[in-house]
Amino acid sequence: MPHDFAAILKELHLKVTPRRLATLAALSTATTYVSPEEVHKRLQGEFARIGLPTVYRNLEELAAGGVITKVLHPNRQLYYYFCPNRSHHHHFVCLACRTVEDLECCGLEDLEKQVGGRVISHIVQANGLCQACLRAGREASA
Amino acid sequence: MPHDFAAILKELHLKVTPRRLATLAALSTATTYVSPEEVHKRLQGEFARIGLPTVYRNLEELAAGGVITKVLHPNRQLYYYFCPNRSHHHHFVCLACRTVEDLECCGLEDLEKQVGGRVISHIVQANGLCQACLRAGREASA
DNA sequence: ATCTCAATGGAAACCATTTTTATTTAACCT
DNA sequence: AGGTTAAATAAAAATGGTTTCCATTGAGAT
Repeated sequence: MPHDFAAILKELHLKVTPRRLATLAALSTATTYVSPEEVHKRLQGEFARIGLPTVYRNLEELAAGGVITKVLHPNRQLYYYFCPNRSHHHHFVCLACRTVEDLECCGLEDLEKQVGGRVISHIVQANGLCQACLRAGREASA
Repeated sequence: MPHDFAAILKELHLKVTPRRLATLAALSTATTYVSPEEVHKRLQGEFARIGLPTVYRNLEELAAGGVITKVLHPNRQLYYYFCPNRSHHHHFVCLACRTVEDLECCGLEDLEKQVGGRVISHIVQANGLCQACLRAGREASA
């Protein structure tokens, strides 16, 4: 079934704009995690005018709403990934081909009980080379 | 027992320089995670000339060697922390007072077996407010 | 003491990301 | 449909943490 992006946006109390719909469409059809710059490039094929700050803002809002996931790359750039898996889990990301594999939720939630205070956010991510890239001898790239 | 910083540096095949020793001393006496900028400021009290790139380089090398830990702040800046706990574990960091609590190792290592490829690195970190800051009503700060 | 390569300072570059401000547009209410 | 309002956007510029470059200095081995 296709995703109802308009409904998703409404649920987040975000206005349903063509740019946001196109952003979601671009993310959801990508097979890898993508950079804001790349999203911007792709949207330039659809809109005569599309500003980079808009892309950054929308990606950030969508990530804050939990619709898309941030990928923290070792190169310190931020990437985004639309993960159809709606249950709580984390990711293994390939540093060569940028594909993403789901990792079933680890015990961090239990660990949070160790914490005396309040956990606001947590990051769990594994980086490496997927099997295909490993076999092909590809290298991690920036 | 005091840390033998010179020995640590030698083990990493890094030259034992006054700046590196002072960097380690600064990190190890800090009670919180600190920014490169802050390390630089502190070293300026010890050295007439100390360049910011040197601080960045040394912190990066020490982190690569596993002597200090990177803290990935939600504000996207990088901080460093000298953790005396030498066993594998992760951290809960307070976004208000910058203190760090150890989290006993979660199951990510097991999860890595799910991965078909090779895991090069992983991040596990919880962010929030420690109990003291929670009680004091302090807020997460940039 | 000398030699060699790593370490360093300073200035400049880099560049992803954010801010600013004026303009446009979606949403909501008649 | 038309009017209203606050959100969304574009464009340009600024921001600022981080890195690069290169000449100089210094640590460690012989």
